[in-house]
Amino acid sequence: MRLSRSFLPTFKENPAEAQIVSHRLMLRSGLIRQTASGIYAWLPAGLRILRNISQIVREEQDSVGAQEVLMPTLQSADLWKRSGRYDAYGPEMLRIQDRHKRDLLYGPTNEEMITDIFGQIINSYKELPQTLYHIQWKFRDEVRPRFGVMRGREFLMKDAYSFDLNYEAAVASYQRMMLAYLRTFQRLGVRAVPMRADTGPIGGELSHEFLILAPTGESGVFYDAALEGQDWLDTPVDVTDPAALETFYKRVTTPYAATDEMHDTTAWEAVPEERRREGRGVEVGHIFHFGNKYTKAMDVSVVGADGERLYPEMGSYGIGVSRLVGAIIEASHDDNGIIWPDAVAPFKAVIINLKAGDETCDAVCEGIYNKNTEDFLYDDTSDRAGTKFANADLMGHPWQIIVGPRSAKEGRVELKRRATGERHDLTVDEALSLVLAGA
RNA sequence: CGGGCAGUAGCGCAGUCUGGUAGCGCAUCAGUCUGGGGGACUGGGGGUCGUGGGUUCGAAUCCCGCCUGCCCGACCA
Repeated sequence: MRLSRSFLPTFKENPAEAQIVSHRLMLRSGLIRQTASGIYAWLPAGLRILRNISQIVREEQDSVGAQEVLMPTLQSADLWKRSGRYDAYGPEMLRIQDRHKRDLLYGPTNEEMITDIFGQIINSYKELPQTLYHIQWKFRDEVRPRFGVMRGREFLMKDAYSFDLNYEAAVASYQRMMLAYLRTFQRLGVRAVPMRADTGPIGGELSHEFLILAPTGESGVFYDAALEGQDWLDTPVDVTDPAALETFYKRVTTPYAATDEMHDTTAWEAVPEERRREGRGVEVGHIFHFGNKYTKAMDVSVVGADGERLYPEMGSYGIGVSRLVGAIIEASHDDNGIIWPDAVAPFKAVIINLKAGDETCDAVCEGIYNKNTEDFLYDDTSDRAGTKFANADLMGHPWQIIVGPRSAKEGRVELKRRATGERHDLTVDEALSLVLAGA
């Protein structure tokens, strides 16, 4: 993308409406525009980030056997009356009527709908297990939206739903999803720690929240440093083998980790002092086993081996995709702007032409740009160097390929890594191979 | 939903108390000089002052209603 032709409005000053750093940076770097309280339009660069995150989420869901569907945003109230949640949900649910005065709602979640669809299609125990997911916009009419996309009313979420024949199989589904989540967050370039969460009225132990560590997080977190630095992408787990899953699960859940809500002082003090980590975190994922609550309420069953009716055991698994954009920024920025992890950055690199109009600079820049017009942002504007640097830092591109008139004559460029500030004087080819290699 | 604050140019703000031709900085447009960390100078364009009503010779300014947004709290992925 050529910056001179882009729809990428950046600002030097902070909009007054934004208080927290991620909200400010998202507005200033031209990712979003607010259109109503808690509702945002995503501009081109913001949309790229959303897509990058979605794609990683998708790949990791697929890799543990979940299948993608796409359910609608609008749902019939009848569905929710069947589960009893239409009355129970309260004013956070946005209720709508169509022209025939039929009650509809903008979905805040999809347990009812997926259970209904599942029930229409699956009849036999032989067809289990099934895990389905979709990435779709949701709406919760929060009393007080704030913090930009971190606490919006409309938000993009991945939600998955597992259906199993019995509790043991449901546990395996839950554990598979935990692995997928650890891999997803690792690929996104952030540390998200799973923490035991409150299971509410259903009880049981199978509920975990995933929190990204960031000083501005809404929850206090306590965890054992043993959870740091584990490479889940490099940890092979046979997701079809319950024993292997159980071993993996023990490894993740044995070290202490809890939010302030679930904090257990006694257990905490059993953690060796040098391994105790305290901080704040933003919840970006939640996995939950809830048994046959919905299959029973909605009378969705399958036929078992002996011809009896069985109510499948369900779990649901959410990742706040749009919230992650804000959360990643909270965890990864400095005074100059955003520092995008490579995997989510809207552009792999920005090419900074320090003297647009200079024959050599233009030629070198064009040469680089043409190698990858899709993933490079080319700053071909006639702004001054300082403006371009400030803008590049603000937008947080992982790499800056700086092309100045002196070095361009020798076919050399300067390559700056946003995260570290390191700069290297390299040939065009050397710079390109570093940038295109990824990190 | 309780408490507080604010709507004036794309963004940040002054002007409102004490009514009298709507301003500043950034951005933008034209030009000159500049040219490696948001540069300088000259000239220009851009505003139903959130909205409806009222008071007044005259309202951004005073009065009343409404809408929208922000902050703190309770709530929440």
